[in-house]
Amino acid sequence: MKQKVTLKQIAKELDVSISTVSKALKDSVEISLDTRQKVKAFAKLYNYKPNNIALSLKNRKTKTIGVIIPEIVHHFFTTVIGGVEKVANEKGYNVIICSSNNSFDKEVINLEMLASGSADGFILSVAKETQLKKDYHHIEETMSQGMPVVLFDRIIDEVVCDKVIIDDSKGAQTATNHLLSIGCKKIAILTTVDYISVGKLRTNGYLRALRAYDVPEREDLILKIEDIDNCESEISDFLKNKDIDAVFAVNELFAVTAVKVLNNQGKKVPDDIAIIGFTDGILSKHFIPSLTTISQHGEDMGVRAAKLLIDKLEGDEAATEEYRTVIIDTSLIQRQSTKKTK
Amino acid sequence: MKQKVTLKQIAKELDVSISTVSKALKDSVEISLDTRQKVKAFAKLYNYKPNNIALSLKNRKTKTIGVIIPEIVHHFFTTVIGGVEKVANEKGYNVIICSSNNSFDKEVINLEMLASGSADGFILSVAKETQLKKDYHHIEETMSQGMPVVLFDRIIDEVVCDKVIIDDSKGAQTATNHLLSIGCKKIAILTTVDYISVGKLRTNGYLRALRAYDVPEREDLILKIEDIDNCESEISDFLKNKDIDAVFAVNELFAVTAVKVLNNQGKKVPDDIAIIGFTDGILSKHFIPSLTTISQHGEDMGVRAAKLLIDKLEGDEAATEEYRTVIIDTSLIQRQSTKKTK
DNA sequence: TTTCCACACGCAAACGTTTTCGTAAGGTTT
DNA sequence: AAACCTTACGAAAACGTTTGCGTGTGGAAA
Repeated sequence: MKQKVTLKQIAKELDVSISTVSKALKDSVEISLDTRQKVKAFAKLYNYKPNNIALSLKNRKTKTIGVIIPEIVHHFFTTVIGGVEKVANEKGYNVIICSSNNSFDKEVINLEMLASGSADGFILSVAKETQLKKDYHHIEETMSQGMPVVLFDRIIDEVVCDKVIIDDSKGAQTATNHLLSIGCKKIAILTTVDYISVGKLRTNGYLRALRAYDVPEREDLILKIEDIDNCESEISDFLKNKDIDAVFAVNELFAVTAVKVLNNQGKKVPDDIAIIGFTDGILSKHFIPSLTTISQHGEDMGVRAAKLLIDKLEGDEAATEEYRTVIIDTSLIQRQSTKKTK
Repeated sequence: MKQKVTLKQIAKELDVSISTVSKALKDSVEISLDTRQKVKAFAKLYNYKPNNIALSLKNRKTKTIGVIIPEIVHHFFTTVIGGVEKVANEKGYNVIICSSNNSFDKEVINLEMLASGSADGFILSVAKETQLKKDYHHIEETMSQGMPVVLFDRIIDEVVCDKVIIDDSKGAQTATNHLLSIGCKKIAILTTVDYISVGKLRTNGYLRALRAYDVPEREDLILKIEDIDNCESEISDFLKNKDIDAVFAVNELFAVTAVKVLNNQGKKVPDDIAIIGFTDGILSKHFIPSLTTISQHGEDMGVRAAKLLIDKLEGDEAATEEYRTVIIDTSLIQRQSTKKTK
């Protein structure tokens, strides 16, 4: 089991100095053609690869982007990562992904760990717990040490940095408008508790749309779900015998669960009740009926976030000082769950 | 924007040597209590964190595990990662995730990049292209340089290393047996082309099960799909007017597509035709009807793979020499798509 | 023959740590 | 007063690179 070969070893074998080897491999004119070829042949033979760690230490940059997301088993976040990777690879950056598992502590640990040498900058969507706790010291500390941070999706208003978001409120409004436009009047919403920033924004969009259409908002048509994993019974109770003609669900899970529950209660989607979701994931696409939804364009978000970050990292001083917020357009994807039937 | 503080800076400020600072922070008895406290206070104040890069260089280990998977937007792989992270974090390892996007070249690049200093060992599931190309030099090279590799799920028989797999063939047999046991006789299979190792194994399991039940195998009931993204028309043509009472799909997508196609053709699942899938992902769980399937226990796979790798990394010489293959049990998850109706 | 200039290469510092070893100062023994 | 031992700290090497600068050798010009 041969070890990784270093410049020093090559130098010793060839009886030249380390610097000669280094320069030869870089085709420096300082070194004779003869030596250059000899060194390069030897390096190829032994499969020499410069040690990134040493390079990072020397250059004081890692050419690595750290991505921290709340959940790794989550379609939307992985699409964002896809976008980040695309841009990063183009620009010669590596991507490290860590999951906070929605835990504040793990978010802090991961960030500090990556910040202490492993990455040059960060793209991050904050954990649920962090949003609840409103403790952002780790993020601000990271930034104050000169490492740029780009927040996406679940962002924090109080932290001043680059951000990539969708207009959740507008997206929700679009969704609700769509329901209204096909003739629905009694629209229920399945949403999250308010401390989840995107949930709250989507609720607001729903309310705005209603107001714009002069539809009275009714508290009894709003369900704020805390325990996402056990939402079925909650949704079932909520929907039972309710006089409604449409449901807006702020995520895929709520949407498919609603369909399931309604089926069990003898209602047909979309004939009896229209359903619209949020996030264009696998479920929405393949479900029967396929679900009309609001696409967040996750990959685009990743692309934009990565670009913002790399701009900062390689930035001339001009770009370094200002912070930008990119708003990605959402779009309505019409599918079967909101067929116009009235 | 203050920069990251180093030992050298602390030393200068406090007018002591670098080694004194280092020792003081480690509570070495060599240093007077007085100095120790002074140094620690100062370090806390300036939020000193040792630079991981420097540590990695010095210790010649990174305490990082590299994970390379074919697709990041894929439920099964992300569950495996979940398992890896669990173990890794317990043992003080960081996890770096890279996606090969099923491209051989990107797999090579990622592996070489991580191998040149960023990770101590690897957990990897090979890209489709790699399986097709049968070029494993990058993996063997990595291992020959002393970095352990654990292969999982999409493994390579020819490469000698630790492996974590499920018994795909047995799982498929279980699935097929289940269909047979509820009275199905004419069972079609939707599978992949043979160069995908797991696809081939599952096809074999299906055939074995048929033979064990003395059911004649029929070529016209086997569909090997190459282009996964456009499988719907292919499946539709294949299933049209076919006299069958069950379908075994080797992945979730094929399974839900089959249900969809059958619905369109006026057949009901499970009443007219039973369907069983493979992989217990979001789709299977939430689909209507919910899909009976074979669970691969992805998280377990990740856990086992991580343990194998860490054993090798921290191993006494004994463990270092032998290679183990862990086979994770699959289990049948019965849901609505194979309700016993006959 | 002396002076000069390419040429081809080596030295050493630097990145931030840890750790082994050396050593000055001061106190305690004889 | 000489010898010795603690105590408390510093110097330096090492990990693997890159790079500016110094330098020895040889040949060409004067």
